[in-house]
Amino acid sequence: MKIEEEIKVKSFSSDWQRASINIMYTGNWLNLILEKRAAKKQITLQQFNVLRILRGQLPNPSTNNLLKNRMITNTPDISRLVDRIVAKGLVSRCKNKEDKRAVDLFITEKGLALLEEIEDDMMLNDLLPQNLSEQEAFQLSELLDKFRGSIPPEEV
Amino acid sequence: MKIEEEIKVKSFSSDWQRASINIMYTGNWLNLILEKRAAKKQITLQQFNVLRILRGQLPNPSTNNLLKNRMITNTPDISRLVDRIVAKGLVSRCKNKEDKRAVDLFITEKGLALLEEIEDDMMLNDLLPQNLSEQEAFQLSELLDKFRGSIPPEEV
DNA sequence: TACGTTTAAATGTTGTCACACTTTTGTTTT
DNA sequence: AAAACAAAAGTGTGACAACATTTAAACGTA
Repeated sequence: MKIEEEIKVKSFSSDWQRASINIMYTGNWLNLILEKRAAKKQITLQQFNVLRILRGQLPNPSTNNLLKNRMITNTPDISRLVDRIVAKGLVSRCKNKEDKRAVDLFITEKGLALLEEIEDDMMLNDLLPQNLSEQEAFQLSELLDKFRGSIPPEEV
Repeated sequence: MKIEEEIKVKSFSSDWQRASINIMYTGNWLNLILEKRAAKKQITLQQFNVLRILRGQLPNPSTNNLLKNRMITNTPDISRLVDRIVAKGLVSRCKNKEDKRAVDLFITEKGLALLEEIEDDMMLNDLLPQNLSEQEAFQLSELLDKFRGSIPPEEV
């Protein structure tokens, strides 16, 4: 379904406008689906993303700071986000020996098991290949990289 | 800058994965920029979007419901969102004569003036054409439409 | 060494979001 | 016309987000 129909707009002032709106709309569309799938296991999408990052770092620990740099969406409140997954027993937290300011984070067995269970569903492999060829997906990603250009988001 | 560098990922499990992550990342990137620009005039991006929709409906009124259907991002709490712009004097609200359930919304003179002031900045005309040709922007939008396919987000 | 600066994380506060539920009005069915 | 249903908006609540500030540790440098 075209973006014009989705949000009932007759026309856009330019193709750049159309693309911008479409990126935000589609990002939100993706978010809705993924939040819904994550909710089946009583976690949020952000919590899922944190778990994936933690697993990706194994056997090394991660820190709040590392998480911040790798999150897809900006998360200034990473401390309390981690609080919540620690409370669920999916992550363990202990002080770093070398840098006493930092905190080492590890995904627990429980966290790993949950990832295993949910991951297939979160990949959207049941959806995406229906709509887009892998070639087109590649091209889409290239265009998005180009869309952002080289401007760091803080400076705009 | 490639998405791999932005979030420090070595590789993705597929091009669909890469594209999905990139859409969310770029959506967030856009959001950050637009929120920042809207904040210069003490409004949020959602409030700006509401004002644009209201103006687009002129000379007709809008309703909460109409807004909900046209917002780029899901907004279940549209009532209170409108409360806030009404409180700022940017929108006026009065009961619909025909359907007593509905509420008619109009953008005020103050709202129109604010749109005028801020709109150029919000278009990102200073940014986007540097990075992407209009042709590419067109293509990007087409790919995003295709990415979502025909599945309504509630059913996924 | 001592000082100022930077960095990592935590916290306090305020506002907003998400979800479910309620109220009121309109529409449909029998 | 009455009952059942659907739709529009509003509300109560708890979780979460954003922003600024704070605390503690590390670093850099004179």
